[in-house]
Amino acid sequence: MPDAFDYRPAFDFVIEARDPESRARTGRLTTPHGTIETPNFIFCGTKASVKGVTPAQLREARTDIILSNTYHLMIQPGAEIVARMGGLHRFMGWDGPMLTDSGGFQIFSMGHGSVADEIKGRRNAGVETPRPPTLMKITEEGATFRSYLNGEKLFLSPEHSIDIQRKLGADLIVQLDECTPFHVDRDYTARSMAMSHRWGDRSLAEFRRGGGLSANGLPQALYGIIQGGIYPDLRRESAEYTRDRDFFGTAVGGSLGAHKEQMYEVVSYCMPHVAPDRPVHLLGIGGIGDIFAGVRQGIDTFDCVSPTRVARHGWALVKGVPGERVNLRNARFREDSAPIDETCGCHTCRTYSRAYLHHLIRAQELLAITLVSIHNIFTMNRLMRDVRQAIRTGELDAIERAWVVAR
RNA sequence: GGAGGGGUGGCCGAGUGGUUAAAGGCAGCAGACUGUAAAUCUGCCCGCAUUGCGUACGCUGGUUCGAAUCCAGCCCCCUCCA
Repeated sequence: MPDAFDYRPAFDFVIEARDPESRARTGRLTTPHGTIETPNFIFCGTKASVKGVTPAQLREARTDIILSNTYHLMIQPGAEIVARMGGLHRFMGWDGPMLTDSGGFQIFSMGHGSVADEIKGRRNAGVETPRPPTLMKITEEGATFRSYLNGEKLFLSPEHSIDIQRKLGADLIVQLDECTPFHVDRDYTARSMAMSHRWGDRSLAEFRRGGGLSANGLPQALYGIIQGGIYPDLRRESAEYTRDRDFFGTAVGGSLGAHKEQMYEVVSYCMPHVAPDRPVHLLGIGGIGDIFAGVRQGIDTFDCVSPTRVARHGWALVKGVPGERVNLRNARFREDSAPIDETCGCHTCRTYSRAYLHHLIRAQELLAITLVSIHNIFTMNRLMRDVRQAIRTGELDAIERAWVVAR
């Protein structure tokens, strides 16, 4: 065992308040590009862009931190180009904290179909956009797959993922893992988890080899990932694995189960065993109700494509509404002069009516995507502020009731 | 006035004797989406009702076991020539 890696002073995580009723906590996560308060939400800018909105609009919507993706950027435009253009922050014009995902999820989604299929237990429900799997094989060494862009054969190993993430230069980076679907058997899940752990060790070794620095010399911090499927003992073993290594943070990964209740359970298998003083990220989860459930379990950061994706599909996140959101495409908004949410305060709600947004969506105007995305982003950020405040004042229950109502 | 082409479900548009309540697209009505191969995808879309029934391919008749499809007359529309 090498000496413990010291992420400070560039990185730090300080817990500030705890909810006496749950594992919920507030904290401050410091990176070279700024400090964010936690719990917080990380918006997905997969291909170096949060679809439809500029960094200035992100900031105006009170965004603290965003994420980009190793897999997509290695294919286009390529990590070397991003590095030569000064790293992701400069390249895309975002100067705040940033995370890159490792590409592990894509290994999974390319091999097994969409996450939606997984979460809903649909597996190969033929009707669902049947895409030929582009994952060719997973070995101890890494994953071989075909580029979604031009079909060329590509290879991603833990070392390669770290190397790419050093070139991209995000503050927070993530080890490569294999994200196992929930329906595979226990034996496969256990062997996969063990391999992900070895991949974690290799990621750490590669990270250390690079001195914990990005290609342009800024410190980075590495997250390990908890796998183990739906099995309590495996989740515990995996959580303890991450706890016992020099990761800066812990990410809860994997396909988290067949339904929300199972997802919450799976998270609960992990949380008692994670390093208690490190930030914990829940990968890919971001429903409003899910945020409350996760926070109560001790999750510090979340990321999810949902707020921006559903915005592009015409849905606005709304506080205290059944189902958490409304479909602005619905005919009932045709002549509705009210804003999406009178209590919101975002640029979209201060300026535009539901009727106008409804029209933009129907007319397929690009502005619809931008304006609804701005609203959903602002709403998530507002939610996270409310959650942090509620933890500090012990009012999590009341705040949850204000945000989440029965369908 | 002459020659030719055409009238199909809200719109566009396939279909030229039965498997056609009638392809497909658009519009419309809803839904799904959770480490983004997603400005994507799915369902419904004549009426009524539990397999079903009733109406329906310009109109009116006719041929046929059976017609959106064949025949006759009529009414519209388009193109070209006068």
